[in-house]
Amino acid sequence: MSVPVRLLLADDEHLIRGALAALLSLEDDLLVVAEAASGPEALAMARAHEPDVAVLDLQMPGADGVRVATSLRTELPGCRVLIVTGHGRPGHLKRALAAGVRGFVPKTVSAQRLAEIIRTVHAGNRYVDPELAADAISAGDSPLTAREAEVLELAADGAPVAEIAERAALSPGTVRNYLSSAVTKLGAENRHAAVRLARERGWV
Amino acid sequence: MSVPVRLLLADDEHLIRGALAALLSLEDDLLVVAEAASGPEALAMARAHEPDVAVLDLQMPGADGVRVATSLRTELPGCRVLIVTGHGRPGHLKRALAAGVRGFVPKTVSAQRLAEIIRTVHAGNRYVDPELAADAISAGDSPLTAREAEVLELAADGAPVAEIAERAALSPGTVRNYLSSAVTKLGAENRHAAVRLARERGWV
DNA sequence: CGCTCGGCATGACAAATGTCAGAGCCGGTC
DNA sequence: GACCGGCTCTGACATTTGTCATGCCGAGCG
Repeated sequence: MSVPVRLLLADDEHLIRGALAALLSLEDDLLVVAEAASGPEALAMARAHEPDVAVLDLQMPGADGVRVATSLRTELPGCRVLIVTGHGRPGHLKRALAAGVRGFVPKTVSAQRLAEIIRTVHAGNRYVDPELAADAISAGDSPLTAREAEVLELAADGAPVAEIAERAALSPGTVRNYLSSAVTKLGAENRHAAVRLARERGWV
Repeated sequence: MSVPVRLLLADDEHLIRGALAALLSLEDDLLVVAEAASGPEALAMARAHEPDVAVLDLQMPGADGVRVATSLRTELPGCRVLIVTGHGRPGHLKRALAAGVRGFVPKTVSAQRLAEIIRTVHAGNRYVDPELAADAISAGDSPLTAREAEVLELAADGAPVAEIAERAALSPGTVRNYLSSAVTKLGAENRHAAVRLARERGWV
């Protein structure tokens, strides 16, 4: 291990990021070369420092971890991405994997464990937290079509049908049909419960 | 500073808790004597170790930081409580202060800053993050009556009126009246938007 | 004591929503 | 070419909501 693994850390919580940087620096084969507090900043830092592994929080202002990962995939193909998250929803894991992310772990792991996982990812292997993987498998795929998901998302903040229709450039009747079918597919009581369910499963 | 400040750290995210413990231990006047990953565990640890300052995450399984603080207030009056939170809602701050919490800070502060704040709190002073305080003041008090808030809370998961009525032991008509008045008071489009608003302001 | 306010309820009406049947268009697949 | 599934729309209907007027009761207050 003569050449250390160069890391980018991105998390909007300064406390966590700083603490993490300090802990990971204790490992002598790991080197934190850049830190960022938002999605765009993470991208800029990655371009500037070209790290070996990017450790990204899933929830960040600007652009979430998965979006950053997508951009990195094309801009810096050599940079492996590891996503760290507080509350992992099954759908997020799926989206992350589709975006070429190499690792996905909850924040409940210890720093020691995280260091090992970073090495695993750097070596070209993948690592997914077993519990999250189990959740993702049991939750299965989203039964929603693209439009249904889109409309459901627009319905998320409690907007009336008319507003959703306008924002989606659809007729109100169509919106109601999509919502109805989404609600049926999810087995929910009404659209709002459906939104909640889809959220929980990471389908929106 | 011959006698160090004895700390209890409680956060369900092992990564953060461990990292924090490591960083705070670097300060030679601070000593982490206990750690916990949940509300009940935090209480048990506090009883066992009687720390000078308890640093609690707001969101924890079992019982949130404010509830733990309430219990500590009576059981260990000498133990100061400092709440740390990811996304601080105005209402939470108010509830926390009412529970006798001495400090309230977002996770965006640096560890250095946190250490200073721990000393401030230990010295018997209070510390509230200026930005959160400003939010709380501008958000003001909840205009909702106890019943309105209760009904709104039951409406949170998208349940129909009939179910809310049953769970609150009220007539459906009354429930609709309360919801209606809550929606009006909050200036929302409908009950679901009202729930969202009330959530954002920490009024539920 | 009378007033006001909050809690609780009913009934009635208008508006929004959920549900269903049908129908045309497109891009795949067998 | 026939068939299927997803996307889009319309129209009609039942149900659920939001809103309002109105009433009763009890607690607190001037």
